[in-house]
Amino acid sequence: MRQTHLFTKTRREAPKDEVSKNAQLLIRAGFVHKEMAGVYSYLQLGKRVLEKIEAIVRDEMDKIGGQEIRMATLHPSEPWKQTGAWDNVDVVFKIQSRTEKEYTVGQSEEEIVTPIAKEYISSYKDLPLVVYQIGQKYRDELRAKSGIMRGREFTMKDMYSFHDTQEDFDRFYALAKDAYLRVYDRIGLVAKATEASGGSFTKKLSYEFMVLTDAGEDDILYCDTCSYCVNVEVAESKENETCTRCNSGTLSRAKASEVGNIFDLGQKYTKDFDLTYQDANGEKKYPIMGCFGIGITRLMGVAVEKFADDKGLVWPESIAPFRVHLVELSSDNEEVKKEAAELYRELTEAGIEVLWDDRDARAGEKFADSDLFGIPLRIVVSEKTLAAGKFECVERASGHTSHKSISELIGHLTT
RNA sequence: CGGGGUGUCGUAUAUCGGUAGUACGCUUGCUUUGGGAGCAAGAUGGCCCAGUUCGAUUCUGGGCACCCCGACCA
Repeated sequence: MRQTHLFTKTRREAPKDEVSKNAQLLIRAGFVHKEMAGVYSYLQLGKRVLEKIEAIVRDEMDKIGGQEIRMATLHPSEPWKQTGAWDNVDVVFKIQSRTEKEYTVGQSEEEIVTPIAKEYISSYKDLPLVVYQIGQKYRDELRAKSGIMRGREFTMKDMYSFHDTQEDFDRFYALAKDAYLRVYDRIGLVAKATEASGGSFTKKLSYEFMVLTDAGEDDILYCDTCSYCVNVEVAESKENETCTRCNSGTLSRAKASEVGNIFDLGQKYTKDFDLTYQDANGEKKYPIMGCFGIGITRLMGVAVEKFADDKGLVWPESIAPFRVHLVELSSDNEEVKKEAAELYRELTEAGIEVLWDDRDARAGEKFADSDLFGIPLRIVVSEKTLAAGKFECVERASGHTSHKSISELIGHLTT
């Protein structure tokens, strides 16, 4: 994409009322636009990042047997009243129509998915069933904060599973946990599977996936030796104590951001909606349900918080809006322009996503913007590189600079 | 929801009870061109509603919005 065609511009300063690093940088770089407290629009660059994250999540969920669907976001109030959430969950938005009919907007979708599943599940042969969606969620938070990391509207992947036995649930739960860890790993984040409370409808523990960052809202204890990690809200141990799992490591306390969670919902919802199946003996039973969430927009925020530096955003390659930022310093030099156009064409034909800074602007401004965008590889085309016969390549994250010919570049980027 | 703070061109800021200024951005022209250029000419602003006052962006009250701390958070 040509940068002269790119919708949005960078700005030198962040709005003074944005304090969080993610909001400041994403707004300065033109990735997002704030609509109101806790609600952001995602512009071209931001949307590209979200789509990259979604693609990774989709891939991993499909691999463990998830089927993607898209549920309504405007919900009737009845199922929410049926489960008690209408009166007991205070983050549920309540909307009234002009005829005084009541609705809500989805903040989680058990109330929608369970009645849907009820229409199609009648036999143990229909189980297990795993469906998921990626979509907008709405929560009536009293206080939105931390930029895109805790909003009233956000994007979440929510997956729901239905099982005939606890064993089958446990089997899938373990699969899902591994899939989750792969998602974070592919984004370059280290997430700890953290024991936490199961929420208001179950006494069982759940796993929250926590990325260590001071921008997070949760406090966790983690072992420096094994993988044990626990949310302090349910922890029975304390900081500096010996880990109770491996009996050798020491527990440390840290701030973390929750980027996913997986719950055993038991039969809460299948009973609420009287969803039953017949087992092999013809007996009616309630399936066991699981709920598995990943915060897509929050993951984007956490990636900003973890990787950005004093010059701007830094995206891991797997979720970067573009792979290459092609910066031409043409100074009205037609040869340079031609060379940049040719390189753009070749890279694009090789399947590499390129943002081409074809603006008539000075080098300083172009480099500053390039740093701010955080695209992994910058390739400079100028009179200098033309004379040298090789392009200047700078890795955004490391600052490592090299000089490559077109064929070397394409070889490097396509292997 | 409790407490605190802030509302001035698109953004960041200054000043002032009496013509609202600066920087960046934007428009036009010329020059410049490897780390946010220079000159010249432009366009764009007082959150809303009351009150006080000859006169309010400024003072007072109310509202709204946003931010921070806390509480809350399937």
